[in-house]
Amino acid sequence: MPGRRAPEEERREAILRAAFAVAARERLGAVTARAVAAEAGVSAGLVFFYFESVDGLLVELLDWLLAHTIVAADSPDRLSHIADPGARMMLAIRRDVEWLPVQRERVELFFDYWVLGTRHPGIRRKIRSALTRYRDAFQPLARALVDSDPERYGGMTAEGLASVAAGFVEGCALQVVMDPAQFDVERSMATLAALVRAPASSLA
Amino acid sequence: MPGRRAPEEERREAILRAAFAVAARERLGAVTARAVAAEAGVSAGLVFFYFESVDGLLVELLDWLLAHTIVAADSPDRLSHIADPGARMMLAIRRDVEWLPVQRERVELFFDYWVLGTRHPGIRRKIRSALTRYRDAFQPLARALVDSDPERYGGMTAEGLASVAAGFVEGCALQVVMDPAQFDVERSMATLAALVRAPASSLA
DNA sequence: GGTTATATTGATCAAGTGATCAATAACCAT
DNA sequence: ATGGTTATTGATCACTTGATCAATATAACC
Repeated sequence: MPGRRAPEEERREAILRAAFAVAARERLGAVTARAVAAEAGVSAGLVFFYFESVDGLLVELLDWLLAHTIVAADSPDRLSHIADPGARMMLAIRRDVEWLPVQRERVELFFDYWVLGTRHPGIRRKIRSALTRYRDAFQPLARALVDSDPERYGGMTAEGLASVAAGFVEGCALQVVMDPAQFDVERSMATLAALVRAPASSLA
Repeated sequence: MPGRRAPEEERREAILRAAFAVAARERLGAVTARAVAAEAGVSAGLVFFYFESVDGLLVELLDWLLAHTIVAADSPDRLSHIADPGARMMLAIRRDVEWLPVQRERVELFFDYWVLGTRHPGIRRKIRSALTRYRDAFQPLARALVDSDPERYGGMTAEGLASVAAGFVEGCALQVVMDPAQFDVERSMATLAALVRAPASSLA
């Protein structure tokens, strides 16, 4: 019994939301045209009417995911009230790490997309640039820290520090995905703090 | 034209090698019964004769991968000529990090398995224990370091330090996989060295 | 050389996939 | 109303996948 019901672009959004619902519940592999259609309460054909292909749907879902999830050391204003550059950096990292367990589903999806990127150059490109953006978001903080006492942080570049900071958060993301029950924000942060507390001479 | 040619277990290994070849070239998603069979130059049915299912093949491939790849602070004898515990630790880390770009294909595969493990309990278990083993491999070095000057490393446990070391290497692994072109061993190591050189107060 | 055991094949099945498309119902303008 | 436009359907095709299995070629044994 065909017929139109919501002629506007509500349908696009509805289908996209359905795709996310399916993905969040059963992961990317379960996002098939039929599954999304069923979730949205429409026929399978309609998915191809609004999105040229399933690939197209997945790409748009990734865009949505990147826009609404990986916030990355956002709103630096929220950190400006902290004077010490080192503490600022730590807090920025902590904030992102705290998000991970909350957004576990989305983090999982993100890794799914990375795997999917193997066969889909467009997706690979999007993910890489998202990660690059994430890493670069730490650079101002890193530079402030390095500049605050060049003698002390000799040999460390802002790029390198930002890279390690991003790597730390990403490592936590992996743990969250793999073993959510055992992941502990406080322990991870304490471990990070312990790393930077080790004296120089002994590890040079 | 059926018939036996290599009645021993050569065939098992040949098929496993073929599976690895396919996986290394086109990643885990491309490891289908037919693709592996074609790579090995046998029929598809034979894959199921030696391995009950594709899942079984994948699990054995993971075993092979773990046994032949993640060497993890191996051969401590190679480090014994270095007296200072801190330098030993750093060299162990450096050695593993240097391996990452070289073995990029395998590291990628490992992360593919990681993602797959999210849905596959058996694989998840194997990966977890492999990572635990990896972390524990750093413990002797960490303990030696802590014991060398208890006053200095007050509050830091060998477990915590080993965890930090493993986490750092894993973070580098992630970068290698996600954005190989931008990863730089020297920069990462320099940053690590500088980090442990930073005084506690500034990053607490 | 005949017999038996087994490794190997290739055809085949069922399930699931992305994608296409004619048919059709709902809406809008006239 | 009436016709035209468009969103929507569901059947359908081609293809890939994991898996099964009877048939069979080869080797080993006596």
